Order: sequence, then C-alpha cells, then structure tokens
Amino acid sequence: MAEKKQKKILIIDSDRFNTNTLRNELKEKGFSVLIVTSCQEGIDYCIKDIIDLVILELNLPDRDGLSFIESLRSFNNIIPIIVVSKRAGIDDKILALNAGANDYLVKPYYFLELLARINKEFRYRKNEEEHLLINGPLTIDYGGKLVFVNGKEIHLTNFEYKILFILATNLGKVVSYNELISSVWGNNGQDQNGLRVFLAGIRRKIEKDKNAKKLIETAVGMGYKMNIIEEVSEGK
Amino acid sequence: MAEKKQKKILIIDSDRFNTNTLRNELKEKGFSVLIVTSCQEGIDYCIKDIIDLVILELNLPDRDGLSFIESLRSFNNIIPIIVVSKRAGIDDKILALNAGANDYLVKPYYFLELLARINKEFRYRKNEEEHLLINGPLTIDYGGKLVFVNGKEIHLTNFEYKILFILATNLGKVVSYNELISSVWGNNGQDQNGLRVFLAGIRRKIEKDKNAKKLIETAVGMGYKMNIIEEVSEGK
DNA sequence: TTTAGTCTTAATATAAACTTAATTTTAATA
DNA sequence: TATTAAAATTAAGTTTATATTAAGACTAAA
Repeated sequence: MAEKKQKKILIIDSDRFNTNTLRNELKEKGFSVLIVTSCQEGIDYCIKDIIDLVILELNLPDRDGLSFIESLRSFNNIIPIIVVSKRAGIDDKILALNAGANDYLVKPYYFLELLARINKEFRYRKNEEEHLLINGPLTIDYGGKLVFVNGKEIHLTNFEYKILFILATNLGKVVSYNELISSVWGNNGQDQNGLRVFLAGIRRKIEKDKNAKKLIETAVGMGYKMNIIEEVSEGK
Repeated sequence: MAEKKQKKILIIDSDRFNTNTLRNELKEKGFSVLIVTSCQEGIDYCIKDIIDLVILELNLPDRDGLSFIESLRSFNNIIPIIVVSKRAGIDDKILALNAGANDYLVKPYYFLELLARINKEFRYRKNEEEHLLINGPLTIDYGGKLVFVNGKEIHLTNFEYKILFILATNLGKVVSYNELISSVWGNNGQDQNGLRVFLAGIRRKIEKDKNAKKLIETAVGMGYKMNIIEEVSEGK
C-alpha cells in the first residue's frame, strides 16, 4: 500500500554549518529537507516544488528574509513559515509575524522546540487526503459516506452502505456470507436471506448498465465479490 | 445591515491583576474578552459560547493548564490556544505544543508580541474560513458569524450556529451524529434527541422554500449532510 | 423580580428502513 | 435436458429512526 508522503521542508539559510546539522536532525524525524541559501532560490522552489513548510533565517545575502515572507505571501498564504533568527528584539518579531510568518524562534533554540512548533503547524491543516475508491462507474467517498454512480450521487441506506463498504475494501476478493453478516449485524447476525435482500437493493442502485461487467458478483456457495473494473479506453 | 461580530477571546488565568490589564488592552484592539479562572469554566465556555481564541495560563487552581489543552483538543481542533506562562523551560513548551497549543509565550512578554501572535492565528485561518459560503439560498459569513437566507439575515443561537458551521464546513459530506454531538457539546455530549430538536430549529429558519431541494438532508442511521445546491440558471 | 431568549425534556406524528416470506430466476449436477 | 439447490427479486407488514411540537426549566440581562 501507498506510504504516507513525507513532508518537505525548505530551509532558507546561508550558514552551511547550521543547516547541515538541522537537515540531519529533521531527516531523522522523517522529513524531506531542501536547503537554499538565498531568498530568490527560496521563492523559486516554493513555485516549482511542493513545499510543506519553510524555515527561514532572517539574515540572507541577497535580500533580508523579511522580503521573502512578503514575496511568498503575495501569492501564497498556505505554506507555513517559521522564522529562526538570533535577532531577539520585539520589533523584529512583530515585523516578521505581521508580514505573514507563522512563528518566530530566537537562536539559540532547542531542536525539540523547533520540532514541536513544526508539528503544530502541520497538525490542524486539513491535509486529510480525500479517501476515494474509484472502480469503473462506481465512486465511494469513505470520509463523507457518499456513493456515486457515473458521477451521480446515489442514496444508500446505512446497512447498504456498510455492506458495500466491506465489499469495496476487499476489492477483487470474495467475502464470505458469514463474514459479511457478522461484520454488519455482529456475531449473532441475521440469516442469509436478509443479506440477499440487501444485495438486491444495492445492485438495483449501482448497476444501472445491464450490459456492463457486473460490479458485484456472486460466488455461489461462498460469498460476494466486488469486481475490479478495467477502464475501457474508447471503442466498444 | 448587521454588524460583524467581534472576535471573542477567552482568557483562562486566576491572576486578577494580569487579566484585567490584558482585558483592557485587548478590548482596545477591538476584541471581545471573557475571563475565567479555572479549566472547567474554560471548557464550559468553549462549549456554550462561540470562542474564537483562548489565552491560557498554565498555573491554574483546579487542574494544570495542560489538561485544559487536552480536554479541549479531545473534541475541538479549531479554537487556537496561546499559552502564556512564566515557565520558560523547554519541557513545558514541548508538552504544551504537543498537547495541542498553537503558541507558547514566556512571561514577561510584550503585549505587542502577543497581539501579533493573536492576529497571526486569525490570519491564516482566514484562508480556510473567512470567505463566504454561498450555497443556494444560504450564505454564511464565517468571519462575522452571520447567516443569510435569500440575502436576508437570520438569527441563529450559538448551538444552532455551531451545528450549521460544522455541516457547512463539511459541505456535501455526511457528518455523523456522534461527531456533531461531540464537537458541539464536548465528549460527554447530549443525546441524539437534543440534536434533533436543534436541527428542526435550524431547518425552520433556513429552509423557507418547501419545494426547493433540501439544504440539510438526513442520512438515516448515519448523520446529517448539507447538500450542495446547484444554481439553476433560469427556466426549467 | 420580571422578561426575553434559549435550552432540555418528553410526547406524538411521520417517514424511512428492515424483515419476512412467497415467488421467480439462475446455477450446478446428473 | 431434467432436477435440485442456491440465489435473486418483490412486496407487504413490522419495526425503528427521525421530525415536530410544546411545555417547563434555566439563564442572563434589564
């Protein structure tokens, strides 16, 4: 199965010694790290790459780091920026925060504090990828408990959805009658007849095209299986 | 037209002297301020009122402030929490941030830095929330906490607004009963009957046109869903 | 204390979903 | 192909879930 994507952190700092240490520490924590030494490169990478967070040193060779914040925020309000600087003055902090920085950490700092502040930035951003199953004409949005056929939403009842959910999460595999029954109704579950009635209902709703390959197939004597539908590219 | 509601800041701190000063400073900046002196009161107000941000002192009479963070975060990930404490140790910071605080400021601090950090919290929430939601006859101004139906403002109670907010920010998706209940009333939340009564109230207020597509749909056995209303461009 | 607004509770009405069982269709086997 | 078993379909009756309403309790403000 697909692994969670690493978060990519861009460090903008011209001090090689600092950044190498920091890079190693961040990599150890599972982040992907990119280092640049100037504002301009920083902006470039934010445009051409997908950056999840920026760690910014204020003292930079080309322009002051503050102008990086302004440049980035002029077209992107999403990427969190954590400023890291030895400037401890209140004015510097306020300027940076008001310009659009998300946090400001005075050097020297503990790596663990930086880490906690990085994690905090990621925590409440809605990065929950939509969990969609797309199988031929059928689309299931697990998060929203929605089912679509040919792009059109259809209504399933609670039990219908649960049954479809189990079949969909066992795509291509036969799920036994008993397994279906017990995972929907619990261990003292219904009879098989009831299950059949629900399946008739589900099929009526999701199998509109009588000629197409069946979405749900019966394995006689065993159970049901959701077929994997190959996308047919044109032609009949 | 209706005025935007002020941002409401909840201060949790038992030191009366501190909080009075802070309240005045915040009021001067246009915030509405509420002060409580214990964790439990803090949680209560986050439930029954609409709180936009919490300023939390860690040393509290009933429980440690840390447990406030944990309690709130167990059912609410939205409200930003800024911890303000004289504890400057790295461990305190990390504990608070990891528990779900959004920022940590060591006392003594400059009010202007706190202000910059408060504004920062509101600023990047704008991206996700502070736009208008326009869905058929319904308009929600998240920033001002205003609701309009067919351009006319309607009044919702706090709980009604919170429920509508959750449905609206999950537009088109089914939100389960339990999710709704716990994010409105906290973890030891109400029964479903209460939720139903509130929904009847909301529907009475926002669904004026009985023939139009329903704004809020019931997914029996699952939860409620705000439908996406397609704009019909004239005629049939 | 009064009042207006809000919340909670509980009773009743309504609507949706589920179960059952009879019937039809399909699949497997001889 | 005939026979039998398994599964699918249908529809009516039953049950459960939800909607609505209203009365009383509570709260905050005047």
